[in-house]
Amino acid sequence: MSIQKKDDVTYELIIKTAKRLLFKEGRFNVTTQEIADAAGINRTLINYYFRSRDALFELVLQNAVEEEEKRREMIVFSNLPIREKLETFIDYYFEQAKKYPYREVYIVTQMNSESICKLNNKDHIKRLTEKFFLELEHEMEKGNIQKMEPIQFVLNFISMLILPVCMRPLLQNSFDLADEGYDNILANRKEVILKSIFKN
Amino acid sequence: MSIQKKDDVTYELIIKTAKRLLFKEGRFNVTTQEIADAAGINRTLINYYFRSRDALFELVLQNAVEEEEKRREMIVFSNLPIREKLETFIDYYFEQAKKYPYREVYIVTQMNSESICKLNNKDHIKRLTEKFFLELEHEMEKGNIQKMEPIQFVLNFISMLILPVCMRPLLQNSFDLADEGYDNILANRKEVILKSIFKN
DNA sequence: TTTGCGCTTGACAATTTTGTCAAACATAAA
DNA sequence: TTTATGTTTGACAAAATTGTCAAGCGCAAA
Repeated sequence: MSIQKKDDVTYELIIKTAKRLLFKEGRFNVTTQEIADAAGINRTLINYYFRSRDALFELVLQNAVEEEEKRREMIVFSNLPIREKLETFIDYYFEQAKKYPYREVYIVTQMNSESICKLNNKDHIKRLTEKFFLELEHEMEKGNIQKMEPIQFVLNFISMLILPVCMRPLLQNSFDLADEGYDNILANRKEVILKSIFKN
Repeated sequence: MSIQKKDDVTYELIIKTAKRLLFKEGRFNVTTQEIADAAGINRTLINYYFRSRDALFELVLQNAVEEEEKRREMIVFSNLPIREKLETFIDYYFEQAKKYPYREVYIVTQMNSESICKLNNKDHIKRLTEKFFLELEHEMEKGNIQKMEPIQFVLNFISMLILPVCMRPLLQNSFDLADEGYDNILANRKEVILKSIFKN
């Protein structure tokens, strides 16, 4: 968008509000009117700044995907040893998850949209994963991690990290836990995950 | 609904189609027209059999929640040893996930709806989880499972089982995998999970 | 102050989605 | 063949959501 020149506070406010309703409150079929009300602005401004509802949502989605990629790269390119890499990744995830717990879920629900598949630079991904997988295999050789296909290890790790957050309503309800109780459980996840993954 | 008397094939077809679009294809904001088209019926029939869109969706949602509860109870009430219990649960999950991979995700996105919170018989849940948690602690004492809070063990287990399925689009895209490749990975999940959870 | 430019607003139109209803249809019983 | 009951349909109405537009507003520069 090249419309805004001096005052883009409204522009940012709309995006921020849309993200909040989508990624934090999980209201995936929120209307433009609801976004406008939550932002305390006139609904027409959404069309003024973003042309259409779809354009706004597309922007927010792309932004979310880029954040995911950024996180993914971070874990590989840092020169920390494996354990510290994973710890950093966990901290980073929980930090973002506190703000936007449903970001990944929303991305999944929008994955059919073709516009989302263009991003992944395949060569880049290949290099990323291969580098990280080698590090994992090396760590398995050393006996610090149980031997398995690296991709399976990553799936285990990502799963244990993300699912208790993104399915919190279902899980909290299933075990009949109060907010505080579930918060405490989440606060212990980092340690639990690390202990589950590393043998020593 | 007490409307249908002789012919409830249409009634069931509508539910089946709605479930397919919601839980299998993940189109969470599908319209009644789209459901009708997919089912090859007139849209008005949805109102005829279910009164309103909301009523249909509510029915499908309740049904999904009940299936979840059924699965949860199954794992506790069977008199199998822990390992076999978990194995049975894994098999059962994958069997249903092949049909409806997004069922849990949809439930999560609808958790704000008050109607969903009425179901959980709290005493029942308490008894279920306490019984199962005791079994887990016993298994930890025997050294077959790493010691941790039982709830954390369950979270680990559920996470490793569900997330690779319900976030398949995101993960498959992230690692740039073809359908067949990801299918193979999923096929190995059972063994991977069991090896990750049990020490021997 | 006046002018210009971007921002904001309310009213309106267009579109999409949902709900209603009377009539047509199918089929089995009388 | 009628009759009755339940099913299906298309047309219409209602509601909700989105998009457009001209006019008004705020504020800085001339």
